[in-house]
Amino acid sequence: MLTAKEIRTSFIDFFREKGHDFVPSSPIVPIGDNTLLFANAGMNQFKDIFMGLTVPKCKRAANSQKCLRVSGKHNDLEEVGKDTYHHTFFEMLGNWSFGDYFKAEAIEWAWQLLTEVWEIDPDKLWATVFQGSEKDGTPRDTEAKELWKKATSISADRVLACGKKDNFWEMGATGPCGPCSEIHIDLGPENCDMKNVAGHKCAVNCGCARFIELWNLVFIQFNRGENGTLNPLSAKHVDTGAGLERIVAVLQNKKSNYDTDLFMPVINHLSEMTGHRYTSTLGNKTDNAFRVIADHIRALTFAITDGAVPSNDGRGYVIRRILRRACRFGRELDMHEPFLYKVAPVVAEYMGEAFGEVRARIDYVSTVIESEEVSFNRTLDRGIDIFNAAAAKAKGETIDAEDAFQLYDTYGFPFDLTRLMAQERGLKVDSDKFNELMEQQRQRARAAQKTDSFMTALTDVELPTTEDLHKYKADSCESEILGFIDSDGFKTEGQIETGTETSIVLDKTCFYAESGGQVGDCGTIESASGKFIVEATSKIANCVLHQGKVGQGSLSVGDKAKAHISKDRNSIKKNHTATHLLQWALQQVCGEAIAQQGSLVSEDYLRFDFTCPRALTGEEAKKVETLIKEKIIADAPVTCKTMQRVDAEKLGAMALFGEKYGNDVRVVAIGAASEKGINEAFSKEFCGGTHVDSVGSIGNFKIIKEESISAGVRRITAMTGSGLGEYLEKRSDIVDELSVLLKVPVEELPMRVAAILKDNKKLAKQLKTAAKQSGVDIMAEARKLLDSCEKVGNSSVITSKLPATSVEQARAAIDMLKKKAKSAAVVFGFADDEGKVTLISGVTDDLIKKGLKAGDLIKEIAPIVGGGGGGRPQMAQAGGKDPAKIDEALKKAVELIKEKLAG
RNA sequence: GGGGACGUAGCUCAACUGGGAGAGCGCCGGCUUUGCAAGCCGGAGGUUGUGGGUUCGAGCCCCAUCGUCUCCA
Repeated sequence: MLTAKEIRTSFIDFFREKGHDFVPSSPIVPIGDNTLLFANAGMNQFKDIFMGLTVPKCKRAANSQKCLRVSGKHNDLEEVGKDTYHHTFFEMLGNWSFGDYFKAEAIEWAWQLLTEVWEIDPDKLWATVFQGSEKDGTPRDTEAKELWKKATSISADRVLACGKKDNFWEMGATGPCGPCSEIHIDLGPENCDMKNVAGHKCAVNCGCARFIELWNLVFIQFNRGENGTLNPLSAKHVDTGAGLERIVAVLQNKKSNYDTDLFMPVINHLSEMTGHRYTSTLGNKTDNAFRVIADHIRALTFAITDGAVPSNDGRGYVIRRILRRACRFGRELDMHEPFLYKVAPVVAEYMGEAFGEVRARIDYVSTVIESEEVSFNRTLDRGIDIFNAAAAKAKGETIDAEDAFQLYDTYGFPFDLTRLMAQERGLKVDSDKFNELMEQQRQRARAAQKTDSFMTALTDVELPTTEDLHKYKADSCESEILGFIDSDGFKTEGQIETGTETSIVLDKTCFYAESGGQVGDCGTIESASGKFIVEATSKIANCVLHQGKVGQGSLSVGDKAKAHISKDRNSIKKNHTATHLLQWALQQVCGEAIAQQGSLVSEDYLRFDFTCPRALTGEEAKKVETLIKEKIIADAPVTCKTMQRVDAEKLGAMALFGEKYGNDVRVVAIGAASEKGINEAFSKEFCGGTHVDSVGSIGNFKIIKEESISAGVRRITAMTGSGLGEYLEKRSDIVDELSVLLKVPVEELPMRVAAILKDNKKLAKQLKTAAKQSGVDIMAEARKLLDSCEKVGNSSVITSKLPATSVEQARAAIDMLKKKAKSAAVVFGFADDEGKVTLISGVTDDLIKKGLKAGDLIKEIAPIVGGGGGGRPQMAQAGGKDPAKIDEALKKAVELIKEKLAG
């Protein structure tokens, strides 16, 4: 029996023999493509080619692409576990032709591989071709139909014509598209899982498990325009995809993908860990949990390896959801403590041979998973508390949909858990209302979505390649304007006037387009007739876009122009080289395990994100700085060399995952005086950025900030050169200022400030106690008042204007009087030096019952002193501005009290 | 990108309609006990995330900002 590994290899080898280059799978996290959350098809990394934006480096390619289908059009998350074949993470085997071979070879080779190499019984296979659509004028694919008959041994009655849903592929509403031809396999009647469905008849695309799609061959031959018309593409392409998991299940003769060696190592490990057995049965709760966890842990291991991190939006949120779903199903296997992080290494072990990156980063991946598991357990605990409150409110009937929704929406408590827990208590949950609320939430989010038509306007437009090597050598260069790009697309003729915002395309440029963390350049493009201000520079395929607006005059296509960048390029160079030094130094201090997670290089500062389970200690940070400064003083030379990727890898040059690298890569080496000595360089990185010639010119280096940006990832912000000089100077000025203010030498500042803080605390305390002590007078005064006060029945009515005191003191006096008099109504008024009046009142509980409330009282009399107030029945206070009227207010208070007590 | 919630002592959280910053755990000291676990008494610990505003008065209301949690896309 072939192992999954052998099957993967035999696919790639087969197409290698047919003249294909093996192009390794692109990372599952597409960097630099915001239209796509995760790689979800083999063709993702070739999109620019199919859109005609770039010229391919090879004519034929093949690989096994890591894919994740968890969002957007292809969302299988909720399906996983219920059947034998839905997955979030899977591998897509594919072969591609870029304007080279077309339908004939694609069909012939697919058939050959399936029936001859993998020896699948041809009598089990079926093929489909596109039947055409009258509605939108798409022709039927007679060509493919004929080719099936001609190039393969398939019998004619097994070639079916199918509709648009299954057999026509489109990237979007507009853009490249074309008919597909699919190959399905009949696994035999015993595999039908819809026998109980009335009227079900097993057939291709019928939806039952007896017929499954093995391979989809897409023939990209049209471009759909804005008005829906189809135009033949100048270069036709082939894009095929075959799910590895299904192929393996078929070739290993398993009924379920989960029974293959792509999942069983994980399932066996889980079984050992939890003590539960996997019986490969559908509709079984325990088995379902096994499948969900086995699927999800593969997805998590690969996604996190490729740079995704659990978070609360975008990609990170998808990862979080997968992880939490796995945790949640872990509870079905009685796993209540974090456990997934222990399963990830199993995945890394058996998948590591084909995908070395998962093995290399597994420690980091485990750390990230564990901390997320811990935080989810916290979320669940909190959710259970809130659920209990909602359940109590339900009073034995139905839990409010609003409560259930809030539990889910705000506190992340899974709805199915709410339902389950409600059931256990004999409660119902209003699911319909819940779904309604959910839909409203979706609508809100969709309505807020913005569309970006920039890319669709460029479909099937071959943008020119900009020669941009000048960026490494010069600040300016002579060039020619080739065209402009705006929302209408690429224009190769015309003129732009003052104030127009657009992107200029030049034949050659010295501008650096944003890439590899380094910001794009700013500057000017000047022709004889006008001046264009470049505000940002980016790159699509190999074309550099100078974005900005016309500052004065006008510019025309064909004009000779001088491109000139603003002079802060030097600072960018220093910061970029320093970033490389930082990575090197971090590895010296913290070990090889630290890996780059992202970076930003601008003229003002540099930022470097890297994997590290804990914060750097002060000493480690100092050590890193020292190492870098030593290299700066030694003035190590920097050499950049373009070489074959394989050679660079042999050198041990570090590559940042997620960057697109072609066959030729540029290596930046620090510590090598010339290309010959590149081996001796202490830092070697794949990098297309701009760098200083020797590190001495960096001048100085300092870490400004060290922080955590997510679990297991730290961020260092640092400065160099003159920017750092200014930064330090500013700080130094502040220190000088403090020194003058506090009248101590700079060296003594920390001690002095510490002493002041200590003093301040002491004084605050003294003030408090002093107030208490001076308050003795107030207390004595109050006691005297008790003896001489008016009585209404057994109740004392005490009102008085007090000498200046604090609210706290007056309150203490009132408390004392209330206790002593047993039944009393007290109102005090006093003013401070600034003429601010305070009225404060207290009433004992027995009088409150009679309707006399301190709050009401104070509200009535506060306006007399020009203020307002209120409070509780027991105690209330008010402020005012007119000290002269305190007596009047108190007199009024007495009247009110008597009135109430009499009535 | 859009929505919801939260931010108070070292930790977990209270504080009603805007009116007295508190509890439990932990920490320190003392007592009790053969010892431990514990118990009793006392104590320290706060710029209520930050900055504005409204108000006589803001932990609470309003605005901004930072951070955390969470849902949707």
